[in-house]
Amino acid sequence: MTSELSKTFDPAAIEQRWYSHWEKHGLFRPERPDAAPYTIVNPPPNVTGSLHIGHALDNTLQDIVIRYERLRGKDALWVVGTDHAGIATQMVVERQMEARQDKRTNYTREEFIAKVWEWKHESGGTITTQLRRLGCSMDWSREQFTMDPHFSDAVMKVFVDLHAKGLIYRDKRLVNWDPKLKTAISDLEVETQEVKGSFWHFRYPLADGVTLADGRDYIEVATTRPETMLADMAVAVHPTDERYASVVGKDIILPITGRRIKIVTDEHADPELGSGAVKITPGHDFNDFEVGKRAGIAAGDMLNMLNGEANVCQTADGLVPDEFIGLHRFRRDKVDGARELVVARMKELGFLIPHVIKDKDGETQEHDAEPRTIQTPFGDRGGVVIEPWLTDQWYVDAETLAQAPIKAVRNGDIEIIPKSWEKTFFNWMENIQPWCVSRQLWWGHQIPAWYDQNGQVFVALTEAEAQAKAGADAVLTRDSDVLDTWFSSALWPFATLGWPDEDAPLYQKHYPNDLLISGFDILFFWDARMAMMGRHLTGENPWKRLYLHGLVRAADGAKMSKSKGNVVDPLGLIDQYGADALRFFMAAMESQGRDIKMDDKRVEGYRNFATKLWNATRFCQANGIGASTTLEAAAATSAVNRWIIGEVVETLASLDKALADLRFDAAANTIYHFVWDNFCDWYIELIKGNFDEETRAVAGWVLDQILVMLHPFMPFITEELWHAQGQIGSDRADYPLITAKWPEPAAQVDGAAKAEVEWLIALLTSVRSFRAETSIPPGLKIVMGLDRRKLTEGRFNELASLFVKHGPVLARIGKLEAVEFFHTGVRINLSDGQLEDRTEERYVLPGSGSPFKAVGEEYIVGLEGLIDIDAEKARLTKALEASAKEAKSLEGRLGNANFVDRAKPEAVDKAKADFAHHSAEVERLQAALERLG
RNA sequence: GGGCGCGUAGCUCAGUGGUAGAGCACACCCUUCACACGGGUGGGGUCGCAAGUUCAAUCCUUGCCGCGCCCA
Repeated sequence: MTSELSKTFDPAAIEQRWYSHWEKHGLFRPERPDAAPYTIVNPPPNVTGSLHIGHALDNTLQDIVIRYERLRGKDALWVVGTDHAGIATQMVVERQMEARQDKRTNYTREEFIAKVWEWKHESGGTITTQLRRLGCSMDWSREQFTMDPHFSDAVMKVFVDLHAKGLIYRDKRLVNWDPKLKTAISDLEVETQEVKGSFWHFRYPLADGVTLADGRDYIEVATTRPETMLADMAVAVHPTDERYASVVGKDIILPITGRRIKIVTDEHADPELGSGAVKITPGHDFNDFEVGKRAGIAAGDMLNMLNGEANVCQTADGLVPDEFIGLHRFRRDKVDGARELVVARMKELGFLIPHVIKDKDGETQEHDAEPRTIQTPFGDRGGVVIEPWLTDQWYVDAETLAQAPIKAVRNGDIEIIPKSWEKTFFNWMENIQPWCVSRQLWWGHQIPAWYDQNGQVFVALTEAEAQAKAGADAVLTRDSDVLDTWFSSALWPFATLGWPDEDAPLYQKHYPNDLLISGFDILFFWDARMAMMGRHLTGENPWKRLYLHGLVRAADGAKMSKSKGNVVDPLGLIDQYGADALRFFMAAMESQGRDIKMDDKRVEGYRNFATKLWNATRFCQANGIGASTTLEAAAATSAVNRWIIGEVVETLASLDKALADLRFDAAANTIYHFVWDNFCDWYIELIKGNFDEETRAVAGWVLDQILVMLHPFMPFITEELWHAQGQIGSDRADYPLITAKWPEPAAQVDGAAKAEVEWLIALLTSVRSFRAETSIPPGLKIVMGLDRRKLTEGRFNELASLFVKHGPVLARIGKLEAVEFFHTGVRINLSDGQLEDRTEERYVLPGSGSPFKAVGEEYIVGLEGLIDIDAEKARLTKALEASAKEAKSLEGRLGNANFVDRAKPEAVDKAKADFAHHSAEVERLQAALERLG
């Protein structure tokens, strides 16, 4: 027997149970040594993270793919783990310390790291339990962490090897410095925001009595960051700017510091902007850094006026007045900083050029500065203004590493889906900057570099090796910095599989990966770096396909963010509608290249879909329909059974196609419509009352195919139903759905059966439509007829046999009593399918019968007094108008010689046929209207 | 400024060079023995605007308008 299902579907009751079962029995990666591999690595979530809606999307898509491939018999491996997430994790622990009036620097580095590990073991990895609630079938038995010993070893080896090849080097450059977190951050972690600020205009006096052509003894410069003038090293003008030609190479005496600086020419100065002269602070501005280098200033000689907290410090030339030292770069916490003091001093010294405006009364007003919206860089974690800061950091030669991935995408070795992202990928990769990989943190992979007393660096896997390189006398100190988190996660596709041991069985079998699925937001952060590292270190592209999905947005289309308070918690949705419903929503909404707007109603709709399937299964069980025992379709003779088998074949084909193309929406919709429309609304309705052995076998088989095909999308309910169905005969206790076999119907679409059932469906739809539109009472049985004289002999015989064969179904669903062939004596009593031939009676059309069209034939329902004549007339008029309009348009087209001569012959034939059809309809409907009076 | 994408039914979205589709919402009918988280039947769109290519444009091209994202 099948096991009885509860009357209502309760997702929560089954999800936990099945997930534990799968995990406990190792079903996420069953032993399949001889099977072809299929491999996906999960973008490792931050160990500090918790499941947000974007993870829900990302992991649902991956799980669909991996479950699909597992069902198809592959050795499907979905690698999972967490990322140590340098800054994020260190911040979490530091914040906890702050709450206890404690701080990191109260501890040694070792003590602090021990505390982070402690935190990681206790509360890190919340997200991994949350992924389980979503139903994700990762290989948890090989869960990894980017700071696991084997992974750390790989990271160290990569650093040492790349350094040996010159692909990692130390350099003094400007970095994006976060003065709050006191570390360099990636330019990708910098968010530019518009901030209201000011634009000050200063006079910079020319030295040595030099004047401009117009007699002025100063150059005007403007800045939004006046404090940086304490470290100005030049003023630049455009080489073609005639106004300044005479003073190029001359000096300026900077106010406040009294520094003597040169006037240089540089393309960077835009003659159209302001005065055309710009102050140059190479140590604190990315553009100025480049100008400074072009002007011959070495990075090591560039003046720095700020310390790591962005407070003013003395510059190398000692010219910053004492009153500035220690001030913050600008006003903070209601205390004025260097910016305000510079402006005040410049004003006192008479070097400030006021901003003059006229107010609405026409009065002139003077302000210190011009108000202006300024594009300001903020650190996306610390939230403070980023300071371009001159430091020594480790860099990866990204430009060199980028070449192979660029080529791979160009020639199709890596396929980016959707293709539209290729351009973005190329644009970034082709303009890639040196990748700064050092971070001034304690938590992470400490850089394997040691310095001797003279500052000479030795890179080696161990201190002993470094010592050996440096010589026994050297006193070595290890570089205190750690590596950028993305440096290590770039190794994820292979270091998780045993690399650098190239003989590691997992690496041998599962690298390269087949597919990577990620949000487009980490294309540069992670995907591109994996491609660079993977290609360089393993010689292979890390994956064949890269699928990029969009963001999940709030219902109003806004980006979800904690600060806006519009985040949707996926776990809440799972509680409310079930994981299956949420997953199906994600799949159904995932069309390539588009963001997903959150829509609770739609999630609810897919919960309803799950319930529908649940109830359909209950119905099957109530009628003795259990599990199938064969992979191939059950043998069938009846048209309805042969039809539904054909529908399975077609559904399977579209589903396979959609999944091959990673069209998750198309895949979800395909199975959705098959289940609801074909199986529930038609097949089950058609077989009601006729549960012979064949039908039970076919229905059981079809339901099984549904469960398998739907399983990647809705793993929980399908597994539950699979087992509920399966306890007849075959023992499914040892044969769970998760590792079942993908459908192999070994059957064809039967065209004749398909045509027959489609006739039946179309007829029933027409009858129901007619009944509803003419307000025939729902329970009332009606008789309908058609004119024998309009039928060929063949069609008459065909219809007669169809009506006999499907009589009971037509009677039950269409509430039809009989069908009559007028001008013969043939009457078919539908309820029992009996054909009476009472030729002597010669049935005729009733006087006021009302016609409707179904599958080519016109049927008349003679029900005087039962039909709402006005409503019926309206219905016919509407149909008439539609056909008349269409006929007219087609007539016009066919009357156009251009169309007839030049269009494809099929198109012309179709137009002719359509025209004939609509013209006939017009006549038919006109006649019908006349008949109604 | 450069790049990408979007604009189709009230909402969320598919789609196609040859009479426009889905889900939800809406209207009406149905307490029919799987399911009201249901069944049935409907209404609703000059497919952003304009020009061009074409026998034919919602679909291709160009421009414009509006929205979004990324890069500078």
